Amino acid sequence: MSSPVRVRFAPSPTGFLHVGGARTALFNWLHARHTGGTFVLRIEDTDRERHNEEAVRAIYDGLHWLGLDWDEGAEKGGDYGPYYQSERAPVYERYLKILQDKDMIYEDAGALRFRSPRETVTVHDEVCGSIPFDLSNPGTHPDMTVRRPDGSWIFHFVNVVDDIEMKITHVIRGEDHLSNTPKHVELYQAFGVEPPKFAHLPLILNPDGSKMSKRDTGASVQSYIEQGYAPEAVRNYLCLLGWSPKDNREILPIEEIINIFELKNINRRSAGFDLDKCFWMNGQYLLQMPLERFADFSIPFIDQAGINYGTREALLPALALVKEKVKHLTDVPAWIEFFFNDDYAYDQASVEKALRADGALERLHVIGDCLTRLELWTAESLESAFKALATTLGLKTAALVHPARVAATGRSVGPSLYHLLELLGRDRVLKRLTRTREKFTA
RNA sequence: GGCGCGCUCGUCUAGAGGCCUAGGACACAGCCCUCUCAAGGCUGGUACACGGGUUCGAAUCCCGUGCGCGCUGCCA
Repeated sequence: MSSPVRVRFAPSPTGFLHVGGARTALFNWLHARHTGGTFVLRIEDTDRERHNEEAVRAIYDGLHWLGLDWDEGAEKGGDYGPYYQSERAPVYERYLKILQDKDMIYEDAGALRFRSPRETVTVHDEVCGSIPFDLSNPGTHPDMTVRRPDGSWIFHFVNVVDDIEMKITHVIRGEDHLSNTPKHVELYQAFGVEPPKFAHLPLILNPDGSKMSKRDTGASVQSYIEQGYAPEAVRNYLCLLGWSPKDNREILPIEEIINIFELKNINRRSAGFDLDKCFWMNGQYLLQMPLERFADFSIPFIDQAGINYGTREALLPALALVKEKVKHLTDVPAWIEFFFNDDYAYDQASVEKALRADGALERLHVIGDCLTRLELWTAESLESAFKALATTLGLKTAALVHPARVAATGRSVGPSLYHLLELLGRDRVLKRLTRTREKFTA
């Protein structure tokens, strides 16, 4: 019988949430949810950086957006707080005392160092296997500093102390910590505590193989929020970076991933971040998303673009027509604008192509006559009308559809013409045909 | 430099000795569908880093080389 799983995400507040950090948080969360364990959020705001509310906020916001809820920790509370390292000085003092009493700490130029036992330490990693590290040579493995002369604490020390105090059972973190882990194990042993299980995650790289840093495109979770990604799409994509269900499935509901997620199935090789694929996945999610949810996501972007659509009820039909076109939520306003603005702009290239062609404007006139007499104003009847008219005139349907589309929307691309005309309504369509003809006849 | 980890199509990956003339997905190209753009369907391309072993047989095991990354800090 092993004790209940307790995992943690322990970011330091740098002002934004990095996708690498988000992936680390995600894998911790998945392991917690898969095992029914507890996911803890601890803020590692040590050293001179004072507790910065804004920087911490960026972490909360990113995690909330991705749906990675934590059970315990910063902003939430719990039995093992405080969850900000800046508030845990007494704990660190207490643990320092333990080592001092064992004569394992000495002073060096004002700083405090941990005296390494100088043994071979084997790290047992759920992902990488068992790796022995020979720490016997002080030249290559100097005694680690645990506290600076100014009294501030070093990461390795506080990290281990907190994990002990918070009863963390699995340390799941980036592979950049693998080489630090034997040092951490020495500390656990010095405290007489059984080390937790470790799982080191492969790093996330740029497409060119370089390390992903702040400035790189797509590095910040915030950028996905701003560009109109669906959180579940980004989360799904992140799951596939270093983990796979191994059965060729890629788009999986998160419940299913929680179900089959195993630390053992995590890869060891670092993964290049493929923005194209993330983009594609977002389109897939938007395509399959229920209309109401799509509307919830879209409305902020529509509002931001200043489109006056009236009521949500009026907006929904337009969104329904356009949903399958959208790859980024930021594109929604451009797709639907013509529905709500009679003074829509004409795309120059589209005008040249569809309206400047021989006879195009005359055809607009004929179409107008035809639509005036149309009995039923539905997509189906519109379609038959266009096709019948084309046959009568000895034209391809496209020769009527293209000018009509540009006249009614100002653009040459968009959703199904017949459905769009239906939604616009006869009066507005006829006015638009006339307006367009007059505008370009001069 | 030392130590550690890794190396399958451009990218993410499947593959745990024979099922692999290496499968899927993204991207790319072509075709089909079609009122446009997408979506969808079909088709295509020069992927097991290299060299030695072990074995009847290796992408899969072992050793070396190379390359990449990480750690080596009074950064986290």
